[in-house]
Amino acid sequence: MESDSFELRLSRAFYGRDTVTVARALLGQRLVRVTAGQRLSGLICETEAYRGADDEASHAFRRTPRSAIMFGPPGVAYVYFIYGNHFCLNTVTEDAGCPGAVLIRGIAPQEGLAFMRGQRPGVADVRLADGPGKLCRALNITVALNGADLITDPALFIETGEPVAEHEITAWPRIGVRGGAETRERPWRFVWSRAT
DNA sequence: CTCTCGATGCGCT
DNA sequence: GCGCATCGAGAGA
Repeated sequence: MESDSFELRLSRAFYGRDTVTVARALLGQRLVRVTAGQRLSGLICETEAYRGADDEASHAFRRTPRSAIMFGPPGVAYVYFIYGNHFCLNTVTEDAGCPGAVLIRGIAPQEGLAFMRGQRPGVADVRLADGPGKLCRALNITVALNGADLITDPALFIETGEPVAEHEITAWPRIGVRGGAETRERPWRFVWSRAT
C-alpha cells in the first residue's frame, strides 16, 4: 500500500449515498494525507452526519457561499475554519444537488507518527488525532484542501481500511450542536468502540 | 458596517 | 469542570 494506492480509494459512489449511511460506513476506513513528501494515515474511529434543510445543525441548513460545497458532487473535502484556531474536515455526501457531509471527528494514527508528534508536541500518541481540530493539526489539513477531490487528489484521500462489525458501532447525539430538541437528540454521531 | 457566536482545544482549578 | 483564545461566516441594520 506504500506507493500507488488509487485502487484502494473509496469510490465516488461510496460517498454518493445517504449521509447517515456514509457516516457509519466511514468508520474503520483509512484517512490518508500526503504532505512534505510522506504518507500520514489513521483509521477513522469517530464521525458525525450533517444533512440539509431538515437539519438545523448543518451548515447546509441554509445555502451560503461557504456551505455551497455541500450541495455539490460527493467525494469532495469540505474544510472550514472554526473558533479562530481550528480546522474541521468533512466529506461531501449525497448526489449533487442534495446537500450533506460527514465530519471526521477522530482517527487512530497508523502511518507518519513522527510527523504528527512534531505537529502536536507533548501529546500522547493515542491523542494525536482524537478530535476534529486535533486531527487537522496532526495531518496538516487546512482550508487549502477545501474542495479537494478525494477520488483523485494526491494529497488527501480515504482508502478501504478494516471491516467494522455493527456491534462495534455506537451512536450518540452530536457534539456541540444547538437548536431544537429533535436536532440535538438525533443519534448521528458514530463511534467505533474497538478503536478507542 | 457592526455584532454575535461557533460541528474546538488547551490550560488551569 | 470551567474559562478563554481568536477570527471569519452569517445575519441584521
